[in-house]
Amino acid sequence: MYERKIPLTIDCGLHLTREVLNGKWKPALLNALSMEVRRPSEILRLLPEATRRVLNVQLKELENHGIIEKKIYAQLPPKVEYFLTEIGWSLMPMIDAMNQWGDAHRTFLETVIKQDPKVVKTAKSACLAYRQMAVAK
Amino acid sequence: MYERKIPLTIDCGLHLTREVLNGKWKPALLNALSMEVRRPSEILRLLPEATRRVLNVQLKELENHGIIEKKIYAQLPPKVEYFLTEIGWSLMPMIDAMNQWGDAHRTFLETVIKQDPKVVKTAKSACLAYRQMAVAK
DNA sequence: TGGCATAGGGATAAATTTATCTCCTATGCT
DNA sequence: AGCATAGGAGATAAATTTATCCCTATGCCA
Repeated sequence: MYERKIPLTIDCGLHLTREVLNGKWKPALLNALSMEVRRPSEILRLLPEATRRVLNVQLKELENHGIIEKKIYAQLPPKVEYFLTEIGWSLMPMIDAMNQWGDAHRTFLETVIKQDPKVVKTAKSACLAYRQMAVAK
Repeated sequence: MYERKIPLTIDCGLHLTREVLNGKWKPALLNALSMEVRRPSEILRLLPEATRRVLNVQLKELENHGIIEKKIYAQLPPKVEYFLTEIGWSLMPMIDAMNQWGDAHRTFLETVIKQDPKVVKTAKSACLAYRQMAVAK
């Protein structure tokens, strides 16, 4: 396994939180779990741009950080479900806020992000599924 | 300049927000600016673990994303100040929430983070300055 | 004049994170 | 057999982010 060479900065709450949420798919994963999309295969369908591998890795990290719990059912075919822990749930207000903030400023943000010379192209399509689910409720 | 090879995922608000806040020092920078620590040299003193270079780079990105504004005073020695824009200010509730969440769960988080085999050592010391300033108000 | 403070930025190396590819378990269906 | 579903994980490559180093400029002070 890869071992960090630079000490992790965990001096202030900001850095602690950053460490927990740091991962391309982590906010999306938490969002999915909060909406009861909890089986790996379902999550993958929800986030088609992510590979199974990355999701596994990031789920594992969230689990190690005590944010989610994994339940393995002794069945065949195998069945696994992930659940937010109490601490995991306490993160949701932030996740929701991020979602809302991003949506509220979408037009502006898409414009400035696309002006960035490093960003040659952007991708859309994922997350839409759960957006629709959320709307449906 | 480095040019992205993988399209940026900007489909949902979560990813847009993630893109804006993505950077080791960005939350801390926004926090500093919100507390009126706005000159590069002051910010550097506040975040001694960051190098001048990284702060410049991340400040530039925040500026490009419309989150902060840079004011250059035509003086010698040079004087520069950064300010949160209106949109930048609208991010502060999230930054504050991250700060509070991390602090509220500090004991737990430090424990699980240190159990992570990739994390050999952690660093403390920075951010303390502005924590004290915040308390002072 | 050497050293410090102010501020900025290019080039490059190193660290870290993501992506890709391969292989594994087991059951059931055609 | 061959493919699908369900879930997992090692090895390695590629992409991206951070860290390091070095150089620019002006003015002040000992």
